[in-house]
Amino acid sequence: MEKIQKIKGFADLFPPDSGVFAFIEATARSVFTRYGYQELRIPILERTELFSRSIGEETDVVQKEMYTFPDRKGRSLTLRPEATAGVMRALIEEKRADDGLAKYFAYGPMFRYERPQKGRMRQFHQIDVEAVGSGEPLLDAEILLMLRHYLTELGLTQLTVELNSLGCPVCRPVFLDVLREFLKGMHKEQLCEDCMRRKLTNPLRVLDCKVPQCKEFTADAPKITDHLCPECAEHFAAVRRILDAAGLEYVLNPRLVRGLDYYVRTTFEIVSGAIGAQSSVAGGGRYDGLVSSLGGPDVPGVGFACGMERLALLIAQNTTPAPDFFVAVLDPAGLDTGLLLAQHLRREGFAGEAPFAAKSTKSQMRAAGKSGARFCLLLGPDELATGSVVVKDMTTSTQESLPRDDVAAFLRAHCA
RNA sequence: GUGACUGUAGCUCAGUUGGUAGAGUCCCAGGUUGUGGCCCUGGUUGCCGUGGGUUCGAGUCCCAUCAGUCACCCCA
Repeated sequence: MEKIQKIKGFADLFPPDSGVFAFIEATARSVFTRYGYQELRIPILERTELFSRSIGEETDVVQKEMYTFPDRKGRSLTLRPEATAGVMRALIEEKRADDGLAKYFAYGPMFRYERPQKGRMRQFHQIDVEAVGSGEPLLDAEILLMLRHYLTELGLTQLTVELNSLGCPVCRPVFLDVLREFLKGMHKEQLCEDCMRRKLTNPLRVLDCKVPQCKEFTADAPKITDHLCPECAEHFAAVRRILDAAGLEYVLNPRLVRGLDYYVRTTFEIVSGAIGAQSSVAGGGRYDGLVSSLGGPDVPGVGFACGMERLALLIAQNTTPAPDFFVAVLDPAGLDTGLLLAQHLRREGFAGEAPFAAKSTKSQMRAAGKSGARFCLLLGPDELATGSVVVKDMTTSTQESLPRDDVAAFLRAHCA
């Protein structure tokens, strides 16, 4: 029969990688709940319009990266390419968007039809954090501090925080005019094909272009942070003041532009130099107009997303914990007894295995050694006859014979 | 969507100027050992990604195709 293989850009996750993901999730829950965030679980499939309206019609994500298809009744559905839109939809739909300060985190798979490479899959996983209901710079600062706290708890310290402010509906259009004016005279010899289009549709993105030539010709382009309105300037200054006081180091990057249109004011990105070209492990910012643009109340919000695959690239492979025992059955007639002994010990809280086939003594002892188990429990003919078991300490090579009923107590006394 | 590189045992890879496949590891059995991680002996495992072509003969050359990797792009 012909083998069926997985879809390009989708992955099977075996140990120890699956353990790394479990660690990433467990740490997120542990840290975020300390800041008052609660878990929210939302659908993977949404109506396409949710994403085109929130992320932005002109973005690459919407234009060429979404898994969009009609359902059986012809409605256009899309596998979520990011989590924020769905969370906002849920908050609005369940009338929790203006319910004081709503703080939630969510994690799970996202889907983007891109060419796979290191740190970029078509199905990838994000941890998403959203706080809706406050426009105060204190919230921007707290969420960034929490993100740093989380990454530190994951053991990741060699990361750079990039920070910028994108202004608001008052000052950004003014800046965009200034920027358009600056870009107006640029020709095809100066900007790449994409940027020639962007300078009309989405001029901010020109600043973020990676093409060397574009960088060169936009080197002295106006900076948004020089054109913020007084309110935005004060907001940004306040955020920075708190971060400085908290000892959070960051670099200002006036060219940092998020790929999603809904961001305003504070935006940030966490970058690693150790995971290849897809260097951003987390990114986010403030999105004060988003909720109302999706038909909800006019409430401000801040959020970020972490790429779990990218975090996993940075986390040392955690070894699965060694089992407590390993049963070696030296007489084929003892296989049943071995299984029952293992089962008894598992109920008592210990981890370990018993064999399903009577292999040679040598290979069983070898397997016991390789499993890393602290104790090897030997069942030979004598032990089967007397209801006992030989307990061998694999670290000291000492052993003693015990009644099988006493093994649990013995392990409890010797295992930490 | 564009480009470069790769595709040989379960895993990591070698395979020289084209002559119908090899090592290590893993697994199994045995030896040594105080019933285990070291060491020694023996053994199993391959549509050489797939489909064409050149040739007396192709893992080795050519074309196509599929898959993977990295980069562009984009983003977490």
